[in-house]
Amino acid sequence: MGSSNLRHPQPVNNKYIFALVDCNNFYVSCERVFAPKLQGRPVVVLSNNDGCIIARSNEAKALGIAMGTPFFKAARFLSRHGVTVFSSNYPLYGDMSWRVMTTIKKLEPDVEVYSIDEAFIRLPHSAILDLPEYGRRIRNIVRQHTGIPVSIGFGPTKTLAKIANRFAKKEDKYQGVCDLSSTSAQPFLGRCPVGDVWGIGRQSSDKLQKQGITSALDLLKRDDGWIRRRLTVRGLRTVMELRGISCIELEKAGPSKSIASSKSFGYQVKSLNELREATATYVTQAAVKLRLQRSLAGCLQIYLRTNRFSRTQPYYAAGETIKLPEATADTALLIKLALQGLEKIYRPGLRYQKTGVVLSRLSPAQRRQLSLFADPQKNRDKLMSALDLINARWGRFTIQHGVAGFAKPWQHRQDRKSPAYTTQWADLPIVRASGQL
DNA sequence: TCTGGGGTCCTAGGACCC
DNA sequence: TCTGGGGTCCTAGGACCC
Repeated sequence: MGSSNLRHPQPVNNKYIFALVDCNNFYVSCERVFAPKLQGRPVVVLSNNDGCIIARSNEAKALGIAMGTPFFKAARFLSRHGVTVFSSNYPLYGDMSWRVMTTIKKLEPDVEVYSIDEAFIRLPHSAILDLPEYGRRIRNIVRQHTGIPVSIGFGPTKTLAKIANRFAKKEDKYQGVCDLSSTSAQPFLGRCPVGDVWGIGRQSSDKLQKQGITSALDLLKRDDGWIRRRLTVRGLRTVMELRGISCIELEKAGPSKSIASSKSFGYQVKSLNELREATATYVTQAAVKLRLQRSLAGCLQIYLRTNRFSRTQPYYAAGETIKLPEATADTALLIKLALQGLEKIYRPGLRYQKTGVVLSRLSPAQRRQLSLFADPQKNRDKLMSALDLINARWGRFTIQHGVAGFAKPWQHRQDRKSPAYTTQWADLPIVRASGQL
């Protein structure tokens, strides 16, 4: 009884208004900053291995191109309609994101960077008289400083700010800013499909549709017990938020709780040796991130899978979880354990599509728990620092463990990648004066 | 031929203990 | 022949997010 009460969502407070700042078609917008002639033209950006379409300009959306469409299925359609296609360029998007977030943080103190292209802002209630005007101001400043267009939604809760943002983006009359904090949100919720609500995904949406719940407004009207039973506490939290009761606080970023690294191969890999190279490569990448956030890993998972869409061979997926005797950030040690795990789950004769590693049970590096018989770690720490320094300066595989391979033929190529305009000197864009100025 | 990658949180159920 | 019940901890898997 007591504990179930504790798990009931608790309203945080209603002293604040939340704003959600969301970059429009973010990856496409990043590409357009450096290719202005693509303004007003259809553009898409592909996922990591040129696999799926993960970002679309408005013009591409208007052509009916769906999010997540496999590229190979859409390639002909895209070229027929003159759609410009980019491989994803994460150094560029990461840097542009940093610029947008820095600009927002200069304007407001309470900012949560929620994802690469979204930030929540928390504003004291009634601190600002004209929210839409304030939203337009933020919009103009971000645009001017970074070249990225954003939309802004205001609401008394994060969930309502999300919905406000959805309208700001979808309906031209709002011109990128929509405020649900001072008016009744109900008419908007009636026009918002339940599956578009933040926290209601595919599964829940299907379940709710079958119960006749199609809009956010329908959901809001159901009683707490009914929702709790079907959607768990998280669903109930969402519904409270729709009702204007804030249950999800602003969160300042801390170190992450797990770090993953994985990628699909460029071709179907059969040999254990290539899998070992890939595994060692991904462990190396994860360990760099681990040290960057000054954490140690207490647990390592390695997994392996064949192509789940294959019609010629059965699907095989397996993983191995390894608890480390003592938390570590030592690449060599992590590689050694990962390769032991890999050999356990490797089955000869199969063609593999993907492998990956996850580091978890992370703890701060300053509070290292030494085991009684451990060797002194100091030299290993220094070695890792030197490694990171060299690779940061000269490129991420300048020095690496031999087992990670050198040619890495199994890696996927990305054929349509734009230059790293803002993070590599060699890729810096060149501007020429035209004389007509 | 070709279908992404990196995260978080919650729950059910098993293991274990008394 | 009889074979409890309740609490806690941990983990795998599911659902969701971008």
